[in-house]
Amino acid sequence: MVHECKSKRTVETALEILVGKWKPVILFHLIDQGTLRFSELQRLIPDVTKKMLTTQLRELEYHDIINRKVYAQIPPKVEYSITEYGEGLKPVLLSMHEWGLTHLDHLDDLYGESQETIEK
Amino acid sequence: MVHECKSKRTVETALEILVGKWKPVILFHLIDQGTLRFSELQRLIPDVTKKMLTTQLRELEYHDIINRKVYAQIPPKVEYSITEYGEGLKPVLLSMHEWGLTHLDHLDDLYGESQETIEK
DNA sequence: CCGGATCCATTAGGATACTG
DNA sequence: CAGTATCCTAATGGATCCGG
Repeated sequence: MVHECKSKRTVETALEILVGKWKPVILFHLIDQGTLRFSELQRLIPDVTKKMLTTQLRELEYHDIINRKVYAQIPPKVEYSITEYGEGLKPVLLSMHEWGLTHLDHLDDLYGESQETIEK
Repeated sequence: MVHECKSKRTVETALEILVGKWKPVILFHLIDQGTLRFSELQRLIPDVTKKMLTTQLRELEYHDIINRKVYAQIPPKVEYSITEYGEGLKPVLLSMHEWGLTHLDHLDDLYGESQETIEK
C-alpha cells in the first residue's frame, strides 16, 4: 500500500529528474567513469549537441545530482561528477535497467524482431 | 558496470513507458485497487480530462502494461487493470517512490520549506 | 459512460553561428 | 574548451464539442 498523502508526488519528482533525452546516458557515463570533462561527455555521446548537453547538465546540477567543477584556466576545463546525493539514484537507475532488459525481450515477443526500437 | 552494448537503451525504454503526465498516478491507483473503471479513475484523478486519461491509458495498453476490458452493454463499462507483465514495473515504481521520499526532504534542505512542489 | 475529433498553447529538442 | 544566443520544429498536453 503505497498511496495517499504526498506519496504519488514522489514518483513524479523522480521522473522529473530523470526525464530528458540525454540524462540517463549522461548519468550512466558519470556513474561509470566517476568524473568526466565536458568534451569527454561529448565524445562519449556523439549525437548530442553542445547546447543540449549543456542544458541537460545544468538541469541535473540544479537538482543537485551532479557536480560542476570549473577550473579557471585557459583553455577552460570543466569536470562533471555525481554528487553524493545523486548516488542515491543508482538503485532507481538499476531497477529501470533491469526492467528494461526484460522489456526489450518482451518487445520481441509482442512485435517480432523486425523493429529497431520502440519509438514511433 | 552496467554499460556498453544495448544497456543504455534499457533505461530509456523504461522511461518511455512511465513518462506521461498521468501515467504514474494511473499505475499507482491500478496497483493499489486492482481493477478500476474509467469513471473511477476519473474520480480518483480529478484534474485529468477524459481525453488525456484515454490517451495515457491507451499508451499503457499499447505497451502491454495494463489490460482494457470492455463490457458490451449499455451504458458502456470499461475496466482497467495491470497486466501480469506490468506487474514487473512495481520494483521500478517502488524504488522511484523510495527515492522520491528522501528527495522531497532534500528539497526542503536545498530551498527551504517555502515551495509547494518542484515544478517550474 | 466512454470515448473520438479538432484545434490551440506550451514545452522540449535541435541547427547553426558566435564568444571568452 | 566550453559554452551562449537565436531561431526553428516537433512533440506533448489541454479545451471544447461531437457521438454511439
